[in-house]
Amino acid sequence: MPELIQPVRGTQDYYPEEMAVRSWLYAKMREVSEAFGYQEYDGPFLERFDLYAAKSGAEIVEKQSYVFEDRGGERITLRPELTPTLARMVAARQRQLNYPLRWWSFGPFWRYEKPQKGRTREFFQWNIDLIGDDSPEADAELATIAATFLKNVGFKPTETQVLVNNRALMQTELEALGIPSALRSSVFGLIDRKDKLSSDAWQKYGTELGLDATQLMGIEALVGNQDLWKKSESLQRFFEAIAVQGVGEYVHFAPHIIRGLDYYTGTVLEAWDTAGEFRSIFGGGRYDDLVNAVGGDPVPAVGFAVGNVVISLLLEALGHSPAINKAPAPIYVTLFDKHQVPDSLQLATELRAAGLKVTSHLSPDKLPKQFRQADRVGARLVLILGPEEIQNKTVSVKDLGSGDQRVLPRAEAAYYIKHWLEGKKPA
RNA sequence: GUGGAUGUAGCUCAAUUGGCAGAGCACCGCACUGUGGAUGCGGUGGUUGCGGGUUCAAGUCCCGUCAUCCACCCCA
Repeated sequence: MPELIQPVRGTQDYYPEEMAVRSWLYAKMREVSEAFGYQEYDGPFLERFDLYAAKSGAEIVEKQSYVFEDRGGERITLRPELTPTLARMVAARQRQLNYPLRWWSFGPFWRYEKPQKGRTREFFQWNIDLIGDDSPEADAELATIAATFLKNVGFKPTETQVLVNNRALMQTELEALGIPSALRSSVFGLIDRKDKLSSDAWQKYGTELGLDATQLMGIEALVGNQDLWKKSESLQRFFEAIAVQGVGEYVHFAPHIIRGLDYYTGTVLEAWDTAGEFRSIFGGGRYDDLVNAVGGDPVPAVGFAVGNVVISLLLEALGHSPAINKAPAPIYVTLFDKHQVPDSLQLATELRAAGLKVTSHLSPDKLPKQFRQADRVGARLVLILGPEEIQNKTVSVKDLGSGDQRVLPRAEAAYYIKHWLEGKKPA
């Protein structure tokens, strides 16, 4: 036997059980997106390297992207995120589009990282964006969508939360502390690490950035101030809109949320499991300068992205995994012996023509084996077409759940079986 | 990219100071030639991740390599 070829590191095989979860998530994403009037779109999986240069986080572009040269000598990148593509698409048709745009997408992305729990090199993301509206209500709509999604997949407010902050507010506060704007990006990094570093290490890091003790104390006070949002008119309106839309339990202000990507300009949001045992479930925010950065006129935009990996792990850990539909077909047609092949296939065909989902057993195995197979694939009704039934123009039907068995006239079998599946047993 | 842990049957795991590679589950068969799940009995299944070294003898010790996991980094 030849050696088994290993899958590419960091990729995931989706066996039917895993695929069922992915499809279920996709369906939930579609449901929530459409409930808020968003349209599905997609971009190419390959983009020019230049699209990401200086627009995404430096780490993502320089270290984590799959970059290669194609046969024509172009530097091509497997997309590590969707937002630059979205900005490019908007910029390309800027005058033809009706704003605000409400767009969503679900597809694969690639990042060359060290695989760990909740982090793969190939993963799927739901992206949803509202483009052309700079109001706090637009930010709140995205946060509401995020909260609705968490709710719809089964998470309770005690299990997962959407945490929100505003970079503009933080920037104003940092300026009030006398922190120069040149340090803004690195100070955001410092805030991001507040929970991750020990107090001493954090102080030391801050000092190295050039901050004095008063400024560090000021930042600490900021990050600990749960009422800070009240200073921002934008966040006041944001939380008002959140409350009205009934998702206040899920959405909370969190001054330490700042996000790593450079292109965020205002509201930023992340979702976490409240126990803090997993990576962030999703992240996003307002990026008003990005369309301009890829060559379009300035357009305000806000959006977020959800990866499929962490949320799948979390669903499983909290017992919210969807019941997977093992049986694509509730009807199982056995094959009595090789002489009945044409009759059995015809029976299955008739039932399918009547709109039923039917699996045909194709090899003349012993009936016990066929029943076991039917049971394993999760069929509800097993049909037997043997010499007796053919003689009498009937078909025997057994309900695997209850054990009931009836003999039905062949001509009306589809009619009775439909009713049987709906819970009404034939007399 | 840095540091650490672990790789034994399809799965979960055993195997004393180096001394015949095992169990449960799963799978297959029989009891039961027109009826699944339950029970009993039997059976298949392994180059111990891969490569090298030490040794009379390696799953066990040493080196390398690959993979997985964990903590950093970053992030979905």
